[in-house]
Amino acid sequence: MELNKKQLAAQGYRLTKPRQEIFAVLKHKPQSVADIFEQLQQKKLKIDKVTVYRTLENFVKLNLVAETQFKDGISVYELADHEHHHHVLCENCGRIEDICLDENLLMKAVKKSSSFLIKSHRLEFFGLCQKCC
Amino acid sequence: MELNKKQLAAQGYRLTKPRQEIFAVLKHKPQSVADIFEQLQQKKLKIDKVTVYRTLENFVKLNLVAETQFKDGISVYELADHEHHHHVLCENCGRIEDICLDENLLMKAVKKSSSFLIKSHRLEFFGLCQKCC
DNA sequence: ATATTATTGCAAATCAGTTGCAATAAGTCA
DNA sequence: TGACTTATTGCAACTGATTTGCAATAATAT
Repeated sequence: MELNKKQLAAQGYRLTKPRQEIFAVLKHKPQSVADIFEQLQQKKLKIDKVTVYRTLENFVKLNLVAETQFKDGISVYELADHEHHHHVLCENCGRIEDICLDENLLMKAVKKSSSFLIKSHRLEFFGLCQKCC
Repeated sequence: MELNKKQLAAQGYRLTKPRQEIFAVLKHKPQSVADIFEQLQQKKLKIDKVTVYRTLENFVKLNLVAETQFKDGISVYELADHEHHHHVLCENCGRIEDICLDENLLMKAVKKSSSFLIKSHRLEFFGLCQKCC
């Protein structure tokens, strides 16, 4: 997936250097703001952390990026080019694995037993990756 | 469930006024630190917010209280007198409903499709409660 | 090229949560 | 009970993540 001018312009956004760079960094893997910022610095790019926050906020609004919160309350961002899926987080090294599940049965069960109108859910797994086992 | 001296003493903890009050507040419903602190103030109790944090940390260690993180990264605490269960959070008013699910199938599926050693998981639902529908 | 306005970077503010430390109070034992 | 030991509390100051205000900058439209 590429970040292109039309796509942004359609919603009144502009295609800028920081946006392109942040998008590029996200291509590698899901990352936190701190991770992204660090990568930008390693690339010798002088992009402010505030810009990273604002850019991610916009990307999420545009459905270009998905935000996930893990245990410690820190958000991890990833390109929204996959289907709906979940994550397994390594409690030791922080590695993240994507995981796809059929949740139909689960969702049916929930809708049956809850009095709420369910609109979304979050499901994350925690454990140890192969290297850290 | 009551907070009692023996239970605490067994682990080297003491039964104090703040602990009793915080425990009492938690009896009503699951709440965040801010909620709990506000309730204590309404009761005209001069208990510091730091004490709330520390007390909850201890209660969690003692398995008296369970901590859950919702979307915004703010923890909600509730008495751990239930079995393992999940929550449905009203996106409008913040009301929380408990929900029990059979996750065996789900867990089996995950263990099969992931290379990680799964140790725990988090599953929360979001939607609208009856009043807010 | 110029005008318009979204975007950026900086500094300062905010907000949740943590830490150090001296004062206080709970439990213990004579 | 009263003195002793040590957990606990409250305050103040600190941290780390995120947000906000604003002037300078840069992307698009004319």
